[in-house]
Amino acid sequence: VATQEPVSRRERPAKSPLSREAIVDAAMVVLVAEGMAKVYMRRLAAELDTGPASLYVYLRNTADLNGALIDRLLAELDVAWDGVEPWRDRLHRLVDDYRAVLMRYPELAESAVVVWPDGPHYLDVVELLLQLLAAGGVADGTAGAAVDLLMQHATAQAAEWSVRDAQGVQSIGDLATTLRAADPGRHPALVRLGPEMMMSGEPQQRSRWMLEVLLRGILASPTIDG
Amino acid sequence: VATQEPVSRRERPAKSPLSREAIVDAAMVVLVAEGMAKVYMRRLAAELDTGPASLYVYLRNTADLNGALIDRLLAELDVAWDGVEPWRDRLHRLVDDYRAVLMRYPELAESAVVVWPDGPHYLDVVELLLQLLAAGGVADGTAGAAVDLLMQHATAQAAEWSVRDAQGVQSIGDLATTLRAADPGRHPALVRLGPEMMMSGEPQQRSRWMLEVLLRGILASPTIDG
DNA sequence: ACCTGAACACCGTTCAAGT
DNA sequence: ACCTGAACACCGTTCAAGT
Repeated sequence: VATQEPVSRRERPAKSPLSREAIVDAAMVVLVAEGMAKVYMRRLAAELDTGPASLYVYLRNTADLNGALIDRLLAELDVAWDGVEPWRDRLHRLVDDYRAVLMRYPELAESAVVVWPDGPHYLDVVELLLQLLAAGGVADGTAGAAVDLLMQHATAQAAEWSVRDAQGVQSIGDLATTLRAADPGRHPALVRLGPEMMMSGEPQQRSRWMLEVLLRGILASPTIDG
Repeated sequence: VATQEPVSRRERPAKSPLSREAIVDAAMVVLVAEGMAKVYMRRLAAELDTGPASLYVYLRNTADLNGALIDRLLAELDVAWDGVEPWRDRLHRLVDDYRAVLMRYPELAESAVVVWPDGPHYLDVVELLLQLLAAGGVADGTAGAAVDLLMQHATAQAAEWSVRDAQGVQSIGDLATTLRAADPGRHPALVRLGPEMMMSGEPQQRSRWMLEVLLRGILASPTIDG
């Protein structure tokens, strides 16, 4: 942080050349400092000391930017496997890590639900997933759909977290209220189980259970074409 | 359609009183006729011959509107069960129906990924799901998480469809290209399986397989607290 | 008390014009 | 050839003022 530059120069640094990398860098800084709500074209342009039109030389559109941002985020994941750690444990850890990263920015996770991110770090995750599933005995013809299912699940879980402290969207508390107010005539099973049952377990426990459900199902199900 | 009103009166019908129902009705008409992209506050206000501020008397915000719209859409689902049809078949049909409805408006499905819709028709779906799972022998303590998992899966699948013909977002074709261009050194499993394997099976077959994976996993997994 | 015009505070994207 | 100012075509939401 300490430099010999005069303050006036540090406050408005010399304009660096534009590039896809530079834009995503700037987006990343804004994301970390102010959250996803502040990451938008006009803001990034201002940050980079240019007009919004300039960004479109390097980005197709906002979805393109989001995709690049997701991949940048996934770069911090550990995608190594020593082959000693049991495949099932490693898979749990990978999915947990992936979900944890996206949960930091649930609005970003939302865009990952819709598109198949195709950045190199996303492919790293898919690659390791394929290796782990193969180690678990999952057939080649099934592995693709299994990866789809696992990633979709993890991504959707992360996206769901944007409800938290997102103002205006109904909160978890409202859900309990809804369940408690349910009509026993129309929704008997719902009323019988009640809010406690419907939302039972710690979130972590619940997540672990869900992933285990997916894994058992994948291992137990016949080949997709069978 | 045939009325005795003069044309000039039919073209700009008498202003009916505003209400939550009336707003959602108007939104539904626009949704069906022009798609989700045209369903926004200012447009609905214009449609109802008033200013946008008036809508906020009956709607908290856009998320609230989307939630109401989803529930309106789910109203057309068949949520009856004769008790004769095997629970597993009925469950497949319910989830397929739910997904099919949301797939007609994937942008709407996107908002359902983030919020827990709490409308009566959504609760109908959850209710039937609970009954079917109970019939399948799923323990009470597990049923809540199982419903979560099933609905999240179906919703996310529907949301994913917004990639289709959404301009600017990378298409399925690009994904195949990405896979084909993958580096065999960094992503050997990905390259070995190739685009054919990664995207094998007809979409319907794939969806059926995924749901079956979920079901088998749910039935085979121990209680969530166990 | 209920409703709303008008304003506030923004957006993404394009294209003609500049260097 | 590459870049961008300025404009186009919109948004959601609020609040003070009206009836």
